[in-house]
Amino acid sequence: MKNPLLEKIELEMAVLVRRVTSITSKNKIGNLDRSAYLLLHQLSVHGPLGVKTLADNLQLDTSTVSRQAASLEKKGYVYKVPDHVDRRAYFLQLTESGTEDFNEYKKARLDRFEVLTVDWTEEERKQFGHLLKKFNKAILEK
Amino acid sequence: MKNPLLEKIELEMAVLVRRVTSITSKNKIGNLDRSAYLLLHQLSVHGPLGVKTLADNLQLDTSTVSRQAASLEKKGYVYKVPDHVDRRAYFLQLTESGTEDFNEYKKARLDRFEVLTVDWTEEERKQFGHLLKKFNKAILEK
DNA sequence: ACAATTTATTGTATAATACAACTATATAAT
DNA sequence: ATTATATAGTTGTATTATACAATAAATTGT
Repeated sequence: MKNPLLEKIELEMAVLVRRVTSITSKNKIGNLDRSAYLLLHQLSVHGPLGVKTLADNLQLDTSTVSRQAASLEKKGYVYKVPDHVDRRAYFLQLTESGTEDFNEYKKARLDRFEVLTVDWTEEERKQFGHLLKKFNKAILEK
Repeated sequence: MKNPLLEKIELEMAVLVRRVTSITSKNKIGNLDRSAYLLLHQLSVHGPLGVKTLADNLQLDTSTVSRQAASLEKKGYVYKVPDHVDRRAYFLQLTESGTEDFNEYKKARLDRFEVLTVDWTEEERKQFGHLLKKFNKAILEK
């Protein structure tokens, strides 16, 4: 083992992704699945965005996001607002029911995280959030 | 925001899973994709295991693991060792070439993690590994 | 004005997954 | 001991998330 700290991160990351994927792919609260949730998350955090920007942020193909968006539109969770500056594009805007169901799903996730970290110190929670963010930033930049 | 620390973990976790999934689904080193890697990881860590145990550990359906195992067997990465105690079952044993390609893939992953955390302190790496492990344990138990 | 680029959609293919039905074996109950 | 129930693994079928390629419409650069 050349670098045990890295080995540990690598192993636990592999496990984490498997487990979290497994949880969230089963968890369909209301009409929302994980990928729909992530898309709505983006809109919720950044406000109305186009397919292209979403695809970049989520690191998905535009075609994938386009379909996800169509699906969410059909469910009445988002609607398209034309971009008057660029008439090819539009923005996806959360509807009220989209916001509602998104919040419900988010609440369920938060409750879950609450349970998972119930015996953690505040300092540990803080560190974990901090390091996750730092790691995510690194992935995007490097 | 009721608990900003939890909100942060929740958000960053969502982002993390999306990004890591995106990286690892593109990364096909040799003949290994992410799920095959995770299966071999199990064998590498715990030694020969049956389909059922693997499915439990990976939180997948046995049918899914059965197909993954068949695919790995076809590639010559694992072979089946009959379980003489329970004649329905067998163990999946890593072959030499399986071990080799697994190590190569792992090396590539480690290099990636190395780059991602190059500007981290050793203490941060240590904490990150520690907290990931703790979180994974919680998922399994709670 | 024309060529090159960009946003979004749609057609098509693939891969990972779950669920259900099945076979063969093992364990429990009577 | 016989019978019923449970378990390990496989295979058929369906779904879902995804990517890539081709296309239409609009924009930008020269």
